[in-house]
Amino acid sequence: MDVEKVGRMAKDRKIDLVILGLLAHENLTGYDIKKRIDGAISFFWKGSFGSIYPALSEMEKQGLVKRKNSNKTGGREKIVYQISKSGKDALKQWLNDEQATNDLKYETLLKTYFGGLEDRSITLRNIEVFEKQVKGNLELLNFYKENLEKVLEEADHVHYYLTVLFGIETYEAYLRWCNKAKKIMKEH
Amino acid sequence: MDVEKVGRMAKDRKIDLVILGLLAHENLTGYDIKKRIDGAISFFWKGSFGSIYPALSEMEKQGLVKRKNSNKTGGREKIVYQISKSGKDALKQWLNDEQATNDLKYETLLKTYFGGLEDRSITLRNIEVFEKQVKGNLELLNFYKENLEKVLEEADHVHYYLTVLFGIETYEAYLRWCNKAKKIMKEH
DNA sequence: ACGATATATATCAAAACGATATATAAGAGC
DNA sequence: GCTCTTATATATCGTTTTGATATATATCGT
Repeated sequence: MDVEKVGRMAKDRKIDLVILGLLAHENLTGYDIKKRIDGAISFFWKGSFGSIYPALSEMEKQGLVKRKNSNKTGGREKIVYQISKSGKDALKQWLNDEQATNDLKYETLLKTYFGGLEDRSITLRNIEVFEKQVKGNLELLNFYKENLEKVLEEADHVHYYLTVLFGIETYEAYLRWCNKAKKIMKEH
Repeated sequence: MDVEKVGRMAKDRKIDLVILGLLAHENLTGYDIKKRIDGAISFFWKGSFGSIYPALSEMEKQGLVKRKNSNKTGGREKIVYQISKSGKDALKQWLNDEQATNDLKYETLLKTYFGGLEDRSITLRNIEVFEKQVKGNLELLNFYKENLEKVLEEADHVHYYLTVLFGIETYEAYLRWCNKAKKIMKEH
């Protein structure tokens, strides 16, 4: 007999969490959301109109957000969105989920940014999970580094070596941040 | 009169450069390419089969790569690709182009990785361009940081503060790398 | 001989990117 | 007052990428 096929879940849209996180603090238009993302968040997350507006209208259908007001009379229309109860629930569920894609887009950072919605222990735990991942990657990079140092004289290898150094330098910075962040979270 | 509309260039596929860069060193199958990307490159670049195979067949049409051999008799077919003269030219042109998208995917790192094809001065210059970008971002982040320190007691602001600290920590690491990399490139 | 894993190509829906179109409001400069 | 530029704001479109799955063969351990 076959294993039950689940297919793809309808929650692969990462932009949803960004939008919900921002709306959890204040009511915003799609344009506002874009501005917020282009601000402090842009160092670890991106988002374009082409993903924001479709996400908003679909989340509206799903009941995760609702229109606060739609000023259509006089002047350019302006749709202000507000997060709903179920939207806040979805956001909290994501925050509490230990899994995070820390490949290039740092989901942990996003969770930290929106961490104010949950207990500090949640942010703390998310940082610790991230820290473990980073330590694993750092080990691997150091292994690469040692191997490359043996053949550094050969053509091209200096270039590979430099990129590995980049990885080590940044992952070490991540670990330093983990320590700082944990300390700040504990002290407050 | 209107400014001439150019439309979108047919070279938005970043994966092409990754593939060409890898093929510049050795002939590879699509599967091999995926393995290479998942290796040392994965710390700053990603790629999936869904982008690699279509890119390969389109680049073949464009004459940037060609089939070395296509073993179809006996066993699973295996298509080994080889870079062409025009493919190498395209790669070199990209390496020499100062512009680089260093948002989340680090094009400068990719250029450093494949830098062996051109003079060391090219890699050096690309690093310097990157360094300038990083310095600009770091300034901005420090501005954010100072502003946040004034309101750190308010709700949520510790969480925003932590993400800014992350940015600063990593960008400082990038600058450290720039110095190391420049030194290594100059010394050799 | 069997089962698991590695090799290898290919495709698909969903998501994201990046650019452009459209429209209004606000200011700046003349 | 008029025009030009910039900021606000929504929306869409083609292209690219992701992530998952389908398919098939080879290899290796037990």
